[in-house]
Amino acid sequence: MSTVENDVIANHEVSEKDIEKASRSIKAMSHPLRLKILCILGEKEFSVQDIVETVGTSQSNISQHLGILKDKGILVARKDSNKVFYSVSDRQTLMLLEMMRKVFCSNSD
Amino acid sequence: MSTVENDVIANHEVSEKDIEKASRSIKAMSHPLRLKILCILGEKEFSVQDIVETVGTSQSNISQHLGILKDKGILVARKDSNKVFYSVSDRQTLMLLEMMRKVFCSNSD
DNA sequence: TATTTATATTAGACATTTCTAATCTTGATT
DNA sequence: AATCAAGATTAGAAATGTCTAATATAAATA
Repeated sequence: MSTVENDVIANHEVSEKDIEKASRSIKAMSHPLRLKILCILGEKEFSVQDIVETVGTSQSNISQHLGILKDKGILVARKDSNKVFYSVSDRQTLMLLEMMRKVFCSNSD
Repeated sequence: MSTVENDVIANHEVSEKDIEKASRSIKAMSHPLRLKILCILGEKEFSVQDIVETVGTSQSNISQHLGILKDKGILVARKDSNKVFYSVSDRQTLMLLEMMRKVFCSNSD
């Protein structure tokens, strides 16, 4: 027994839930500083300090942006005594970032 | 003769200009209604009417969202007498949308 | 030419986002 | 214990985005 609502949609339509989730994640990625952070991280992990120095804004500001990216599941944090290291959460997100680079970067080889 | 500023950056760093452009485009895509529009369009073109009926909000609202997507180069418009048909501007953008679907849609086959 | 149909534009109220400055928390050092 | 260093949190002002309602434009039709 099944309803239309509960079924996995067979064709290429996208559920309202997926739209909402995707738009939250994509919005999180769309801020210039946050995009810059994601570009810097790539496959490596960096401490907040490293990111502050590379991106160039206040520690508070970076911390807030990192919080947004972490909250949306785009980044994960690993604490090591005093420091916190951030990295891209999973391979799929990394692939999406790579694709963005291909589409938007003029000098992408 | 060349300066560091003018050279194409050889490594994987991303220019400030590309960051700004990308973030504008990605932000444009990140609104739920606009993402929905992009999902509906896929590879086909649709009139404003079609989109209004499928998405389900006011004509004025859809028109404004379409304007934003067009302004950022994500959609192109083709006028045919009374009607205006919108479609995704290029193959690269289409590929990016496909990748977003892979990453964010639970039931993407 | 008056009306209808399809789309775009505008103004303004309301909501959200972003940044700065100040403060808090926690673990390491002295 | 006091201080320092690395990050997080908070409050609030300023900027930006979003929606609604009304109006404008332009092509088709009666």
